[in-house]
Order: sequence, then C-alpha cells, then structure tokens
Amino acid sequence: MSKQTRERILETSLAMFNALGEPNVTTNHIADELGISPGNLYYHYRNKDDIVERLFARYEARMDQALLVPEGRLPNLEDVWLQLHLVFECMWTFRFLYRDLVDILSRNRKLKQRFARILTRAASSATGVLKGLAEAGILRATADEIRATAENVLLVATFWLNYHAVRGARPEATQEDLTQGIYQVMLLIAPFLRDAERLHLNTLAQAYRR
Amino acid sequence: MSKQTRERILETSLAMFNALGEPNVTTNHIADELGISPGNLYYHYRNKDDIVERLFARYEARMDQALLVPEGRLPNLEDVWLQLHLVFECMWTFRFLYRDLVDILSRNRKLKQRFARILTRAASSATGVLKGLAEAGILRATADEIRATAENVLLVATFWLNYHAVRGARPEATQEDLTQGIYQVMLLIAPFLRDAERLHLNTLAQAYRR
DNA sequence: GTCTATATAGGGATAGAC
DNA sequence: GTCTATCCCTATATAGAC
Repeated sequence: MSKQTRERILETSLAMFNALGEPNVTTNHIADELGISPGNLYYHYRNKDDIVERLFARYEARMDQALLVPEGRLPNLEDVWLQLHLVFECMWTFRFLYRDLVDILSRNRKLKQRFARILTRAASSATGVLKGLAEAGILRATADEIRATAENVLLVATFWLNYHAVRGARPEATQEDLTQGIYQVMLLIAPFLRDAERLHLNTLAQAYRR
Repeated sequence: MSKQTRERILETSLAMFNALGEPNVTTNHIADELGISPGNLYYHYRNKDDIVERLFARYEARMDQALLVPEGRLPNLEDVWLQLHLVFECMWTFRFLYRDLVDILSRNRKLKQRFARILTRAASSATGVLKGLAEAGILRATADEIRATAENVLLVATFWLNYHAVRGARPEATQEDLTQGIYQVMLLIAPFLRDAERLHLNTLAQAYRR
C-alpha cells in the first residue's frame, strides 16, 4: 500500500491546490480528503513544501517535453498550434502553480531558479519558432520585432489563466477558455503573418471573442 | 494623534505589503513595525481585510483617474505614453495587489467585482484610444485587431510586474523596469502603426532590451 | 504503514485597565 | 487612543502505540 498512498497524496494535493489555491490548502485538509491521518501524510512527505516540489518536478518534465521544437525542418503554423496546445494543457494541469506564482516561487529559491530556467527555454523556443516561420516566408518581422513578440508570447501564455480568472465571472475554466488563451497568443503574431494566413487566423479567432 | 495613527497604519501596511507580499504580512508585524500594540491597530481597523480594502479604495480612485481619456479631440501617441506612465505608476504604488491578485480577489467578493469593473473601464479606454489613433490615421487595424490588441494590452500591463519578478533575478524593480514594461505594451501596438511611427518606436525600444 | 495524541508556534481578534 | 493580557483557533510537525 505504501506506494499507492504516496501517489494518492500527490494526486489529491494537485486536485485540491488547483481547486482552492495552494495557500488555502493545508496538510490537514489533504489528509482529511484522503481519509488518512495527518501523521500518515507526514510519514510519506517531510512537509507541504516537499509535496509542492514533487508536483513541480512533474510539471517541469512535462513542460520540457512540450517545449521541444521539431528538428531538421522549418516550422509551420500547424506546429505552432500543436505546441501551444501542449503548453497550455500542461499549464492547466498544474494551474495552482500559476495562480500564486510569485508567492510560491518567493518562498523557495530552488523552484524560482528552476522556473526561471523553464522561462528561458520557452523564450528560446518561441524565438526559434518565430525565426523559422520568418525563414519559411510565412512571417515577416525584424529581429527586434521577433524578440519583443516572443517576450509578449511568454507573458500572455504565463498569465492567461490568471487574467481569465480575474476578468471573467465564472470560477472554473473549461477547454474552451484554454482555446481562447491560445488564440490570444496567436493574435500576437498575427500582424506579422502573410496576408492569407493572417486573414485565416482572424476569421478563426472570431469564434472565440469574449 | 488618532487620525495620524490611522493614517500611519495604512502607509506602513502598504509599504510592508509591497515589500514582502500581502500574505506574508500579519497585523502583528504591522504593529511591531509601527511600534504600537496589536490592540491599538485593531482599535483603528476591524481586521486585516479592512486595511486591504482601504488601500484598494485609494488604488481604485487613482486608477480611475489614470484611465480618463482626453475628450473632444483625437488622441496621439504622446497621450498613450502619458496614460501608460500614469497607469504603471499606479500599479507600482499598489504592486502588492498585483503580486497576489487572484488570491486576494478570491477572498473578497467586493474587491473582485470592483477590480473587474476597473478592468472593464481599462478595456474600454484602451479600445477607445486605439480607435482614435486609427481615426487620426496614426494606426491601421480592423475592429477585430483592435479588440484583440486591447485585450493583450490589458493582460501585459496587468501582469508585467509579476512577469518581471519571475523572469528577472533582481528582487526589486526600478523606474527603469517600469519603463521596460511600458515599452512592452507599446510594442503590442507597434505593428499597426504608420511606418514612421513604428520605426521610431522600435528604435526607442532598443534602449530597453533586456 | 498507519493511527492517536500531542507539542509548538503563530495569527487573528477582544476585554478591560489606563 | 493606547497598552497589556489573553483567548481561540489553526497549521505544522513529531512521538510513540498498534
């Protein structure tokens, strides 16, 4: 049973963090929800931060995967869609992290460094893809424009869920809200696309107006 | 002395919230810092949330001012710069609010509604300015592009400080970091500007590359 | 592995003296 | 207005029995 309980604690913690926000979930809440004693929980994990770190490791591994860029050929817009879906689904799965990002990272230096590393990887991925699109003639932008746009892509993606939570009335997001975020990112690069692709994208995006 | 203490509590709370994050500052900390007793603090304010609400009211009033759009004439780029400065300085003054935005608003329905109202006003202000720039011939974009861009302007502005904190290594931001955020917003609308203005803006922005 | 019981610490908040 | 003293409650974490 040991391994199962250990795993169940992680899963339940993730679910509760996502539902209520990490600061609002105590180790007692988690134990209660699982129907185990607080002492038992502390047998499996040293403390709450330990649980957060384990969850972060999973997040990190998944995001590293999502940020991989197809090698050996120039990217196209389909690649961008796919990658954005992978990234947004990863963010959604570990959304508790994004909800209280600054606070969580400020309490744990290691996590802050690791998250900064992910952002750096994401920046280089975004820049690489945009450069590839430019090389393929799908997009037209100067190096400066690409750098600035990549930065805004990171920012919008990172905080889309927070923005949505604060802007919208409904408490929980749906798959459709995620897609809306993806469009919001795509519209950052739309102005630099060839006419055909830009018009196509704008048409698609209309379906997701708030 | 009564009025002075009441006011000093607000000022010290704001400073400590900004420096340490609102969740990490207790009423006892505030009283200690002021050199008064916790009981005295509770004489002036019902609870911590009361303090947060008073600070929010000041934030709200100042942001409402910053969001006013010049009436009776079409806007120009100078107006945009000025307004962004006012908005960013307001956000900076009350940055504790933005640091833990989702958590703070989730604990207080009134604040959530009032913040949503501000965002709505900001959206209509941004849209109005962009439309005005289009009308003045400074900018060229479809109604859909304007709407999407206004949304991204809000998002980037709202979370710029968080993004900067999480991305950069240095803990506290400076006036220069604020200016960087303003450029980041300006670069959202750059692709839609007339050639002369776009080139000028891109040149200016280079000085603020990270 | 799991439980019960408990230690410790801290935060929010109030009563009553001055 | 201000302080001291205190209460209540909750959260983290550990010890020791089963």
